[in-house]
Amino acid sequence: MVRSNGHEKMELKKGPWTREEDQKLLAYIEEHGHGSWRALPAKAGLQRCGKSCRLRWTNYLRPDIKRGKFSSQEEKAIIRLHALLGNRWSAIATHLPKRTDNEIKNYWNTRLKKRLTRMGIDPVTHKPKENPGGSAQSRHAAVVSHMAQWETARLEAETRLVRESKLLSKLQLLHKITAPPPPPPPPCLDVLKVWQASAAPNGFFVSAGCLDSPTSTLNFSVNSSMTTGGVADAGKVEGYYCMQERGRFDNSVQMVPDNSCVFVGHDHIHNLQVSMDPTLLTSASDCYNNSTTTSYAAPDIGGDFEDNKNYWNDLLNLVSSPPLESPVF
DNA sequence: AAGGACCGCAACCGCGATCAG
DNA sequence: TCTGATCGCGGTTGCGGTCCT
Repeated sequence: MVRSNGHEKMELKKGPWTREEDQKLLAYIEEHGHGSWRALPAKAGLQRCGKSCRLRWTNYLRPDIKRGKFSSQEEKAIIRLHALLGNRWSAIATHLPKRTDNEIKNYWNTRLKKRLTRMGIDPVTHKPKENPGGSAQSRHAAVVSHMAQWETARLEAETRLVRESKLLSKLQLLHKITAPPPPPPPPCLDVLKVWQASAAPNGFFVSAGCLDSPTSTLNFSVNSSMTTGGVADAGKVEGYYCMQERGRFDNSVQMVPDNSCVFVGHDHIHNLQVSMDPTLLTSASDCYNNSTTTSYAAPDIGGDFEDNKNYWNDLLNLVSSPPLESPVF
């Protein structure tokens, strides 16, 4: 393994990229792909380190990047996703097509964070600063936390699947196996869509507009059929139905308490393991047992949920309003 | 008009995770 | 299994432009 010596480092250019450098990088990647970033600069005739080239490509030169002003839809999405995911910019970026994590991070740090602060909302916790705690807030925090758990699990699962599929491809190449067609991608629970569903006036799922995630593929077709019926079918993803129906957990679900105290069910349709944070369930009186399964009634968070909805509507209205039209600015 | 403060954005840095020999 | 290389992510910095005094 060869390390760069000090002399090589001194010759590497830093700072803003010139048009000529951009053209060299673009031309090389269009013809050869980026391959190894470390090897790319020499091959492309650039006096840059591979890391700098990668950054320039991913944050600026990539053809599928949308530049310019963020729409109010995008702003709302960023705020909601930040409430769910925190500073996980790459995860947030997967829900905003054609926007880079760096761009979203800059936009948050330079604008949205300041706006929330001026509105008296803590940009870290997304709660009003004047009135911390309280039942509505704590329940809201529990729901947000739970949804963040889902999103984390989903992202991890996606990463795992990508890794496994890569591994499988390699094995197939090695052994020259003719593989059966890959199974369809597992349904993913798009937390943004669920969140938007939770804010719908009737408590049911609504369209998320143009904010389809490139990586989250669940499944409006599935969800839209649920909404028309209004009552979720037994054996599906009760945790999400719970949120879709304003906390009305109509169906019993088999839940197996495991060591982490998260109850687990199974989505038979999508072959998904479903976990449920027990803190979102109501008291033991809402639960009943039979000989083989443990079933839980729906936690009724209706009133608090209204508070949450109003909070978010107010917040988002303020955020999307032009500064001059809003008394808070 | 000048210069200091502020803002927005591109780019860099450091670290952890993963890969590969 | 170990270790260095590579990659990706989040935090931070630096610079150019704009605003304010």
